[in-house]
Amino acid sequence: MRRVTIRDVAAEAGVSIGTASKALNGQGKLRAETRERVAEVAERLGFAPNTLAQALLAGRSFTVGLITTDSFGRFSIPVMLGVEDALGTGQVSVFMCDTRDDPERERRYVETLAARRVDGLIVSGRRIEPRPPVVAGPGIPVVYAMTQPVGEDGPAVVPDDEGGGRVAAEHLLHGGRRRIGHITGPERFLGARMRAAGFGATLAQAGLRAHGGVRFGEWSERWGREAAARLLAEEPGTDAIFCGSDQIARGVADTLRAAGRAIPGDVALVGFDNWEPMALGAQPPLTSVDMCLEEVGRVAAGLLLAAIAGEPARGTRRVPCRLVTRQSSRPGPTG
Amino acid sequence: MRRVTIRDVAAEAGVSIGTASKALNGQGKLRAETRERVAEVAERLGFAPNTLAQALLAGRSFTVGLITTDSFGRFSIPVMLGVEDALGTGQVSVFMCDTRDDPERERRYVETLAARRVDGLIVSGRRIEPRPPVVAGPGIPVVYAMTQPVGEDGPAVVPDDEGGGRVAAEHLLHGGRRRIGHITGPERFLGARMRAAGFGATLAQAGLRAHGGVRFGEWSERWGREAAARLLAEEPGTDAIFCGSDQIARGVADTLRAAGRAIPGDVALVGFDNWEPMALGAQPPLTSVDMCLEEVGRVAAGLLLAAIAGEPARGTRRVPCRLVTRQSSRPGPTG
DNA sequence: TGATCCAAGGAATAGGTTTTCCTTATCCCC
DNA sequence: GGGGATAAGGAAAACCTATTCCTTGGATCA
Repeated sequence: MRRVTIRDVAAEAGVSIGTASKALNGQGKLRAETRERVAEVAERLGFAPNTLAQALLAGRSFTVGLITTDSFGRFSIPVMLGVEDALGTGQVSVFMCDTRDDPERERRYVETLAARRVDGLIVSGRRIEPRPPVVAGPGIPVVYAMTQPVGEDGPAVVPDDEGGGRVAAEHLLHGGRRRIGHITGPERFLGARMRAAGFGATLAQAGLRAHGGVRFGEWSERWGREAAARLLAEEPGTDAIFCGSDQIARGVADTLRAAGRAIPGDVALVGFDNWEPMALGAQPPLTSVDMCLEEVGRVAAGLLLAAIAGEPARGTRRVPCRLVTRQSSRPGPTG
Repeated sequence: MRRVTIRDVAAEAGVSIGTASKALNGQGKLRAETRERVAEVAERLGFAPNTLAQALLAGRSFTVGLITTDSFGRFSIPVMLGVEDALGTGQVSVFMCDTRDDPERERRYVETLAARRVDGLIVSGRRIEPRPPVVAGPGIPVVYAMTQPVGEDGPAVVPDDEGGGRVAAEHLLHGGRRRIGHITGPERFLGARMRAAGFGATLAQAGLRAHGGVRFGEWSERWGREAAARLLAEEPGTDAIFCGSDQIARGVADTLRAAGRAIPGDVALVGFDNWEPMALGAQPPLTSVDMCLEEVGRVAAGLLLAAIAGEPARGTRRVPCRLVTRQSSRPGPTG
């Protein structure tokens, strides 16, 4: 019933506790024969060192806390996987904490984590908007992923929304489109503004601008349907639409189909998020900008490990977006 | 820089370490004045007891491991939230472990968790199919959520798929539908079979059977579109379709609309999963069966806590499904 | 006045591991 | 043969807290 300790191993092997420890960790001066005997006994007894005791002694726990505000939603999950991926192999375990956007819950979590002597903290969010910084106490580094601290200079890792807007625009221009609209989420979202900015900048280089102007609204399919209907009415010549999310793109696609416009024949479509169930289920499957959120998580975890090792970082890093091409944007009318 | 320990508090308050501990924990015999003084010093110094040391002493760590095989996908996330919800308030922290369906990774995680002296383990999955049991070592209880151990009698918590099929059927019958089809995922999925069974049993009680037979296929929108087309061709009189997932239901809806059938006027639609982005984005929004996965997680966490407290459970518990009514199934032709 | 009792708080132990320092024995060389 | 170097391994401290047992001093009582 009781877990076997190094004391049991030592007794069974006929050595002292310290010697057993050295044998198992390759330290000190021991006869090869002794090392082997101890190792064999440990193996046979199924000994595994108590991490708690090690942590207490070493002054670090080889754990980190992962705090998310959005109930591990669609955006924080991939980030989390990236974090876990990057840390898991290094034998660092991750405490998950969902604050449900409640500052009080967050405070309690941070306290608990500090009491557990986590080596560091990753704070993740659903939006890249700056948020109040987390203070975990002296010596506990914090890295932000998919969000940024307000009033501090990082360290943070976010997707490059502006770049995402650029690649979408480049792709559509390259496909021969010239009258490209943009339907996206609420203007108060920093991400939406940055995507629109990157998109607009690239069009400007080609001497163009968003066809029909940038249309901010909601992140829903309904908004996609509605906005597309208006855009078609006002700018019937539109030959491509860059959408701020795959959900919006689906709504847009529905309206286009209902209006008898072929995708991509008449109008090419590019979404954002590359949310597979949405993008693949659409008719036709959606070209979409992937924010590489797992990579965001991995980079954040890397920064945290560096900080724990004594090399803290500052500033905000932007992870490039990747365009995933599918049928909704195959070369168009002139191509 | 160094975290303040109880030794610092004791010194500052002019008492011994033991006394400080008693003062802070309400133990032993101390003057009220002493307790207050210690408390005040602890507060001032920002003292929080080192959980690692407490755990080492108490023989339990107040942590549990949460193992998932499906990269925290759409099904394990809500389960996870429920678990975290039920445990978080009890000051139990959760280690997250994503095995990515790799038995070797899983083995390593279980070892690591055992070395960290977790008090228990929750194993979650993406399907309710039985899976090889996890052996965490002596004295570490395991509870399965959204999956079951093969060859052992739980303890496991899964959604009541059969009941889900029943409520869907009852709802449609109650709405006056009589020719109700069923389009669902692959037959090899236990969940799909159970939903179909519950659905069929309820229809049988009304002297009916699945209109056009149960159609197993895939979990995709494409399959929904394809199967609906065939069903309409073979059984034009179909007045309702129960779908094995919301994705399938969306595909079905697309085909129905393209065929000029009104939803719910001509054909009522019920989905499964109540996956909001899918269900709400559909035209019209989908009535859907919600598996209450958060509740599954909460129940599993409860069982684990009980097991840790010395009251192990056995068997498989089924958490009832809940029907969420939306426009796709408003009372139909005869109603 | 001496024996009891109680209040208040100190000392020590336990928990499991790692590391530093120390001891013992053997060997080599002068 | 004695001194020093070296090999091999033991003893003990350290990490931090909670608890058990013990001590001290004062008050009470006969």
